[in-house]
Amino acid sequence: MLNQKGTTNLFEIIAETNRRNIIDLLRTRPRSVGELVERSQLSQPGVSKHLRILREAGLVTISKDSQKHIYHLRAEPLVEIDNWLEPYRRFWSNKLDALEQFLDEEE
Amino acid sequence: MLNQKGTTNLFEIIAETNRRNIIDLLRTRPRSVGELVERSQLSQPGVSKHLRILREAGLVTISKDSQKHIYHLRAEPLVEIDNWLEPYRRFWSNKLDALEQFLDEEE
DNA sequence: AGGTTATATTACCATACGGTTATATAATGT
DNA sequence: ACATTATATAACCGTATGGTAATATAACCT
Repeated sequence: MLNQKGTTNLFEIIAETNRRNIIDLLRTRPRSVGELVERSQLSQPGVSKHLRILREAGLVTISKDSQKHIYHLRAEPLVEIDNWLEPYRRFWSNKLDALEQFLDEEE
Repeated sequence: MLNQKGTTNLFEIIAETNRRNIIDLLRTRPRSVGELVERSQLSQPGVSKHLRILREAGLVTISKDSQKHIYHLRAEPLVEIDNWLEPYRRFWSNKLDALEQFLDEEE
């Protein structure tokens, strides 16, 4: 999770299946920890552990409804993944016309 | 690397920094193992180990130039990452007009 | 206050991962 | 055939990861 410099790597964070599941669940709507536990294969501490990692990565935020902690998706950091992917899209995209391909290859 | 079903998870494969480096290096052009070793912080066996993983994931192919093994990028599998990312783009993209946003939210 | 509900943290464990050194394999050249 | 070059595999190791059970913390309710 942490590299030598002590910085988190977003790629590793989304590499974990259960974490992607949580992210996907929160895309529908904000949910309490309990809801996430119900919809996962994990124990409550297991879910809480992943939520902590997601929180520290800035991928979720918390609001509170009495005892319940409601987790909200904050997808913005994922733009980092999107940016990395950018130069690879032309390898599979068939939507690019010849001119666009040409311009891409000029860089 | 392998989940319960014995299938590889592409997200985990690209989570590793050295592997992303290799992929990025191969985007420029096909390269021999030796070239990749020069341009990485890894030993030759270290590079070969990652190349095996990339090969088994279908992200690289090999051609041979006498003793040299030339690795070529095959980016197509990355479309899986791109697809996962798809529904999250609207969270940071400011290119979407109001109608498009509305349609997205209808689903 | 005492009990219940909801979540977070701690302590622990088994396993997987990434790295290295040493060795095997294979093609080239003399 | 033998040495050299290039790469792959094997064996091994320390550490990080993800999971759980047990416990702590906190808010609610009567």
